[in-house]
Amino acid sequence: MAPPPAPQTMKERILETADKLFYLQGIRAIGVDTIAAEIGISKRTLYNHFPSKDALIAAYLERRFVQPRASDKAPAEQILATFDSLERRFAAKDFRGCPFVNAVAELGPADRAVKKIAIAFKESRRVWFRDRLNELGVTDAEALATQLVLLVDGSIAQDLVRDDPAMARAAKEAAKVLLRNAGVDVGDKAAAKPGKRAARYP
Amino acid sequence: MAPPPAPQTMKERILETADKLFYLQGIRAIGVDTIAAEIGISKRTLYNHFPSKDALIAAYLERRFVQPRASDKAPAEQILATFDSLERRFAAKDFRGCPFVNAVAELGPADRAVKKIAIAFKESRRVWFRDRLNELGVTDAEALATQLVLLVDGSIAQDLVRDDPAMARAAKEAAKVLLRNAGVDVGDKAAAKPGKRAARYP
DNA sequence: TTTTGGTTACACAGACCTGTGTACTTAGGC
DNA sequence: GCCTAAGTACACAGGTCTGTGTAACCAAAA
Repeated sequence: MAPPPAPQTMKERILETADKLFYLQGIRAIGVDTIAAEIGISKRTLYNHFPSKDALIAAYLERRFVQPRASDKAPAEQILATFDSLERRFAAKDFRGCPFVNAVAELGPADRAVKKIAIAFKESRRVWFRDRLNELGVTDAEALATQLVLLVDGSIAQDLVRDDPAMARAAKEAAKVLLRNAGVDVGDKAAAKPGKRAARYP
Repeated sequence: MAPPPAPQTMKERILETADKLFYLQGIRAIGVDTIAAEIGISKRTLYNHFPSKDALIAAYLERRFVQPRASDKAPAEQILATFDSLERRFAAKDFRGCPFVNAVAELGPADRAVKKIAIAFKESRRVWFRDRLNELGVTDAEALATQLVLLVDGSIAQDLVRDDPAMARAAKEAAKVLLRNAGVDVGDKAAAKPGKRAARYP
């Protein structure tokens, strides 16, 4: 089960470790010494691969900016599956919110480079929702896509402070209502109003 | 129009300045020297009022934890007004997200004290929504209240990175749909589906 | 007037941080 | 064997940060 020795490049080893430490403990909280020590390399080697900590931060965020892979499931399913995946990530103990939002919060509004990539990331997520909604023939896909990313980011923020994966389920239920309201069939009609009422969120 | 000289206590002056700097530039980004210099007092004085920076941070967050004042408007109106108020705050140039979420993001998961007050704050907001929903006779007020705070925090996070007050309006529209779905009358029935489609969120 | 409490000016210890300089070692390709 | 590229060890400059120690100051209360 353990993957083969992994012929990783040094740059990748650095990035991998920086990612883990930056994400889990915060960008400002981690010094380059700590990263180098964690890998067991000298600080000099790190600076031979990245000219500055800022460059390392930028590379860290760019590495986090992965496009969600294509899927052959129905668009509505894909959209809802987003929230299931979110719930799984919340449940993992190494989840610490959105790295882009955290970076903006930590580094402040002055850091234009960080803000730029954060905006790009958020917009890419919104566009992903919008494209699926267009496939479904939703009238105002732009507006609904925005509302869905609000639910995603809202549940991430809430989970960050509360450590409660149920936030993802709450977001999913809300998303269902919004989708149904836009004429999308999301099955499971009953759960909306009376009868078997949805699980409680404490 | 300018308020009278304001017989502020020294402690309050420190807190006020700490609030401004911590919130706008980040807790880690601001040193106690900076705060003292901004007021024009010596660092010694600051440490005579707060035993440590941690204590100052805690006091800063506690000061931010204000209960929303009571209102005699109808509950549904109060709920929706939340999002209007949010939009106004987004439009102000000194808005920098939720101080509690930011603090948790900045200080990391290790800081139990900060996390505790952040959780209390988030819960107080959720309870506020829930109480209004109960007044409206909504069936599952708990779940719906959670969904509404997701919209609030989602729009805050999105505005933090995008600087786009329209996020508050998007949240408000989503909130209307959720409320209507729970049987609450929020007027303005048309905006939901076809006809005059809602404003676009870029 | 004397005392007292808050304040100031200022130095400083001890950490930690980013980034650099330098000389040494090690491994592979020629 | 020799050269090159990459990494290592380690010191250090220059900065920032939190927190303390100390002596002087000033105003108001006693």
